[in-house]
Amino acid sequence: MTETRPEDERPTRVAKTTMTSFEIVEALSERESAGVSELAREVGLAKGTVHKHLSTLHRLNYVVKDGDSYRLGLRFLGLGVGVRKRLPIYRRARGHLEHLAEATGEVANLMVPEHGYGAYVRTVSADKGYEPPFHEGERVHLHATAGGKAILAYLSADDRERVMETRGLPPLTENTITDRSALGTELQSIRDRRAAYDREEHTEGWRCVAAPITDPTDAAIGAVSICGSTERMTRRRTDADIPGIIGSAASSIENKLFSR
Amino acid sequence: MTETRPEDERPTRVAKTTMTSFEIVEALSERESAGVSELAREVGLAKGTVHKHLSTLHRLNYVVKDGDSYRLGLRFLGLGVGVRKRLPIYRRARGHLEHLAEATGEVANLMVPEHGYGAYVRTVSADKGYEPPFHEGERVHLHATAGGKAILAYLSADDRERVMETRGLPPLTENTITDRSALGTELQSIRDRRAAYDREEHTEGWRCVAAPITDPTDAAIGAVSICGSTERMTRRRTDADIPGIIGSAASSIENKLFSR
DNA sequence: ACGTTCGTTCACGCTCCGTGAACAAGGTTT
DNA sequence: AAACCTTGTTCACGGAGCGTGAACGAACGT
Repeated sequence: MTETRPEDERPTRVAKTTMTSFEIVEALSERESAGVSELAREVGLAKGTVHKHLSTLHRLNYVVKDGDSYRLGLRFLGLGVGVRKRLPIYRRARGHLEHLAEATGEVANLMVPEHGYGAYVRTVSADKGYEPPFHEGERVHLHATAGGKAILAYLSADDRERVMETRGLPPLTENTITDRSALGTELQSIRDRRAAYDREEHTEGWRCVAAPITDPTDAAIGAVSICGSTERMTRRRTDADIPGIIGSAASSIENKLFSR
Repeated sequence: MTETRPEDERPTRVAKTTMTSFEIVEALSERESAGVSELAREVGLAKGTVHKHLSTLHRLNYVVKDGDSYRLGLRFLGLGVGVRKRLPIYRRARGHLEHLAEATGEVANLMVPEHGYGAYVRTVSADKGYEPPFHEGERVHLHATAGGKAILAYLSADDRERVMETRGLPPLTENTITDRSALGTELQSIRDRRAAYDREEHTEGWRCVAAPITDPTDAAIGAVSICGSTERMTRRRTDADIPGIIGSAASSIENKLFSR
């Protein structure tokens, strides 16, 4: 993968004001809405300062103001959807995800690596009323999901090393693989079958199967996965049926991206 | 509507650095990717300055760096989808939109007013391969779409006045209503039937029908709309069939939001 | 081999960010 | 009612840090 990573903790080659603005944005993103004082306590700045930042974000239309409380606005959705729309891998995978969700009756996802995490680009649920335990745009640790492990398995050795180093292997459930060498053998077996499994390693009661999407050098650029509740994801389906269809979807996406 | 608006052009109660950061973000959002020099020319700042902002955004993981070129990352999608997920009107309308798209075979949308524009919260297409001429999170002028006009018709008189004042009535096609008084009578007829029409006023070859979603005081909080190409949107459907089903969807959403 | 353009870095000067206090408005407690 | 919170907003001031312009090496195109 060609992505360049942020240098580790440089002193001050950054715009500090911008950092605090985004700190406030992120604090806001964790709640429905909030007032100036609450946010000031949260980020540890003077009320006046936070007020100035919020006014700025409001003026720019990134924040909505309801009387005395502030919340994030939908402009972020516009930015994010625009970003996705321009991603070649998304454009090529879109149709396949609809088909995969339909064919399996479960949830189909496209994930890409970004900044050492896995980012869900698109998730399609066969049952439109159901909401999976994650959402589009969310970032997850690569070692704890099927798609993430598929990506990790097909990264270069030092990219992989660096991800494990900087992001760590935190446990999310009691099944999460947190041991470096155990993960190493798991990744090898993923390469052997070109399929990755998540056996309740991210969320209890939740299982996934994934196939990597690679470039012509066999380096990961993403992954497609099918997820469902433990009861419905029987051995027969996860081991025989699903790997086949996601594998062919993955290679079809690769062809569209790289042929000609 | 309770939304408070940005005060008109105050001197300097804002964080200027944050404004330039977002200027850069917005310049980036208009292209697939870009380099430092190109962006510096675009926003009219020194290369060094732009580089510092990009480094900051990269460090915060909002921008991805591929070698020497920068592009927006998927974190914006995460923020945006999170914002939407918390919107009560979205949660209540979600199921209805799926149903409406299915029942009509066209595109169903939810729009809400924000900062004097209409923001598409969710769009569901019956034909999953088809992409409508707008995307989720996008903002449009209220006077030029069915959903927007439905919202405009059910705003308080001075909110409506202020929107027309600050956002104007720019022509988007040759059918766009750009005359204040013509728009006034159009809005009255919308109130008469509780349904709004877009007859290629936003995009040529594209027609919509919308119904307002109002609070108990009959003020607009959003709108549902059905859109399709001119050929398929026959008179019979737009005048008889569609208004009925979107009207009942709208009142069902209102009930879920406000009863008890 | 030259010229151009690129991204990145740095010292400096002046802008402007962050602070803390003060204010009015609205709520709650006494 | 009166005293006491807490809220959002404003402001003058001092010092941090933003923006500039120049300089650097690297990568291309000529």
